[in-house]
Amino acid sequence: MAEKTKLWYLQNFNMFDGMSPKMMMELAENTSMQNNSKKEIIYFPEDASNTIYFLKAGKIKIYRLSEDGKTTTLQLLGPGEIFGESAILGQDTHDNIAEVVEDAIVCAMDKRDFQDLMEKSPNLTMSVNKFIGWRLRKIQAHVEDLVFKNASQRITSFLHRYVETFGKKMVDGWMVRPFLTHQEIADLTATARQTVNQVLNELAEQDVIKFSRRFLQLKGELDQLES
Amino acid sequence: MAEKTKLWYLQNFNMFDGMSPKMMMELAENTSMQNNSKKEIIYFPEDASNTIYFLKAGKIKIYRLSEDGKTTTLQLLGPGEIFGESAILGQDTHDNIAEVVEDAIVCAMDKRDFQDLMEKSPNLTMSVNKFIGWRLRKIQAHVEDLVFKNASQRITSFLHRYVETFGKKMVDGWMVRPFLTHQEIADLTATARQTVNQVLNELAEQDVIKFSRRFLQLKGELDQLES
DNA sequence: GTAGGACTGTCATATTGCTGACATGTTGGT
DNA sequence: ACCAACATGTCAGCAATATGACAGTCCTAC
Repeated sequence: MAEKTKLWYLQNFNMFDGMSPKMMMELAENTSMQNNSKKEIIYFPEDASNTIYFLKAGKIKIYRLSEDGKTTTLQLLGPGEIFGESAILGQDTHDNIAEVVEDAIVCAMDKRDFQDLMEKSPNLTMSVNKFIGWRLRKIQAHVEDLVFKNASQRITSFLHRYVETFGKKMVDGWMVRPFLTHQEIADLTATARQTVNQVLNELAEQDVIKFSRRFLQLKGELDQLES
Repeated sequence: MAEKTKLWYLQNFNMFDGMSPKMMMELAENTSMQNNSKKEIIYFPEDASNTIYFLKAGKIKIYRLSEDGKTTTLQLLGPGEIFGESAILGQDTHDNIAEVVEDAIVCAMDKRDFQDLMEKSPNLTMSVNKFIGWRLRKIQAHVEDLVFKNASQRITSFLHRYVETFGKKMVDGWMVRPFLTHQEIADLTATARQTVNQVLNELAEQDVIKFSRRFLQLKGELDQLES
């Protein structure tokens, strides 16, 4: 792929705000681009973490399996997000599974190259710190939700975040497409598939949302999904 | 306090391994030392996070309160741990409460000073990254526990970690002192006080542990507390 | 050394939400 | 256009664990 195109892609990442054009070129040179389609696994636990990934398009989920086959999804990532960060946090293997949820374009970079870049640019280092801080905050909030909220509150507040992150504002509410399967939502909220189904249908009955496999529509303001 | 003494204290932190003596002196100069006794609060949510803390002695818990007065403890920290790290992760307020569990000696450092130091020492920056990565891993494991394990497994595996972190190996097992209250364990494991009581007594009946308010004794190997 | 507060022990009861089972609906590949 | 695989909808029953109540015990600050 032409360096110019890569450059253009990379400019979508906040993390690289304020970096010199020269640095950006260097970044682009060291980046390889890949397309991954739905259900592809990008890494497994125990895989060597030599690479850091930038998600340009699509959605990726970061999740774990229990010994008896249950699943819990730690994060659902969209365009502009970074993953595989354990590579630059001093771990040599991954702990989680990274799987493509919606066909994705991913930029991959060797961790050494990225670390070299960080040494040259304190700016970048600070951005990385901020990014990690933000991750840490998000996962702490996740813990808080798990402990303090009940199943339907967790589902509702997940929908809130989902719409906020991935939705488009319309004249009379919000629209997200495509939607997720009930099982995917269950894995994200530590609930059972059947519970998700029930809560979703209740919300539809109360005329707060409308949904199908293809879309989720929120009628009115985001704070209707407050819990 | 004499700079020498501070220096000596600071050398207990892994994070500063490999730093030049000159750098260490600079670190010591910018650090202030404080004693905090049980139940003192070091910071609240919304407090400005201008300071990063190094825990030299004692125990600190990092926790959150829900609106209806429930508590969940995110971390229990002992000597050698860092807290208030949101200061250097680009946040200007804290999200959690930091409270002294056992009388503590804390080194405090202005975040600017620490950031200056980081800019001068790529070594330190890497250590910080590692430390944050480790935090991230610990909290992900916490989420996994919450989702996959039941109450008594969570309590048992907490005891495992507690003994491992804070205990002393004896001829025929492990000893930790002092112990925690049942409520504190409940807050750490997202369970009810009564459940902790029950599990603890069951383990004592099975002769795996022995405990009182003053100590926890594990009879035999750590993996007896596997779940 | 005592009183008040904090912590522990034990029970009975309530409830949330998971499990399994099964029918119905939807989709995409050949 | 069909069929297999996947996803949704619904329900009854059950298990885990929280809650509330209260008695007994220990601790510590006067």
